[in-house]
Amino acid sequence: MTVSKTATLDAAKPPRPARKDGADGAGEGGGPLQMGELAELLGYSLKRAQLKVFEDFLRCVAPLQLTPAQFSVLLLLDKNPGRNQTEIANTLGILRPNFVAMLDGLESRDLCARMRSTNDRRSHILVLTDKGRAVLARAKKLVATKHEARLDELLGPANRLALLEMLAKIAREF
Amino acid sequence: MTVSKTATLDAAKPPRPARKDGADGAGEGGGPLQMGELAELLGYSLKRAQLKVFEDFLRCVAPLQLTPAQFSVLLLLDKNPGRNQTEIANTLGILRPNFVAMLDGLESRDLCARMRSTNDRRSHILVLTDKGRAVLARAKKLVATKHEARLDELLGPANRLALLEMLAKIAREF
DNA sequence: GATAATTGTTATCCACTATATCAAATTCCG
DNA sequence: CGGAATTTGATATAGTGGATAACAATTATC
Repeated sequence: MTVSKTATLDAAKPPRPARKDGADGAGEGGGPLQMGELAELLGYSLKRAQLKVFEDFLRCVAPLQLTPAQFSVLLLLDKNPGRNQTEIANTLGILRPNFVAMLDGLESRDLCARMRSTNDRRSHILVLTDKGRAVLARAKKLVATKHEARLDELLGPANRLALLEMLAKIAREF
Repeated sequence: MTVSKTATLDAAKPPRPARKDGADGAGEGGGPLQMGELAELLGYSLKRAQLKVFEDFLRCVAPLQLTPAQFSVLLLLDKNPGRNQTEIANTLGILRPNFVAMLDGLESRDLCARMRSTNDRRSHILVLTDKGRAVLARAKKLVATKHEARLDELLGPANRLALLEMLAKIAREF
């Protein structure tokens, strides 16, 4: 059913440049579409902006192979030593079942470790490894000098701070 | 293996109130965790705020059973009649394959319809049905009077506008 | 008229999210 | 003390969103 008929031939065929129409992204009806009330919908711009920011984060921190979620875990572990999985996961809004695989990934890369607590032998105390601290330090530098710096450049420091505070307020009180 | 042993008994057991410790969400180490640099990470607050806003959107528009994505499609169809699937999907950042099932859902609820174009018999011209227009009108009212109004109340109209413009700028230029 | 591109579609695949359930360990409370 | 309930980490599983490859029908290109 999934017989690759063209796949073996595609490499031998240099595709054509583009289409005749020089205008990009437009159909028969005319130019770009009207966004209408979408432009005033906060949630819409919020979502599009979030995707862009995460995309840039991944680019900037690509040499360390860290996702935003992984970076946030390393940050929390560094600032909150001696906590268990439930506490870290809850703080980040990650469900405990989903946090297991995430920790497996970080632990398999020797960025953090689970240690059985002596007080409560159910829980795992999470700690950063030396490598984890080193990676975190490098990641922080990349984020600050490339990622956040680019946002500063786009918005200006004052606006960036105002934006941050409003977003934090929404996340906290909405 | 997945024999439900406790499920049949759970209903008969009224669970206890809570735990002994009155302080909520804290572990052995102390109170709430330190957020550290996370508080200054724009992407982090952006993501948390986006989740909150979408959550509230779903609540406000729940009687109409519309997701933010579905609402955005209805809005675009209303403002841009005579466009095909590729144009609508591209404008919303939805990949064409994923847009098919989405349209199936809207069409099965008689909110929109696909019409074969006479010019190009490959493409489907998308149109809102009467019911689709009615639902959209009610949705717009709910969004304005409940959802956006609540954001206005939290931030103030001026701040809300400033926030919107910064997010739009990020989505556009970042 | 042959070749390439476009449109809608299907089939997958991956990441993320959500719920139910479990065993081990701990707490609660009579 | 001792049984019932809770907590913790874990597994399985399902749902959703996003992404790529491939395909048939149609249209554009040269």
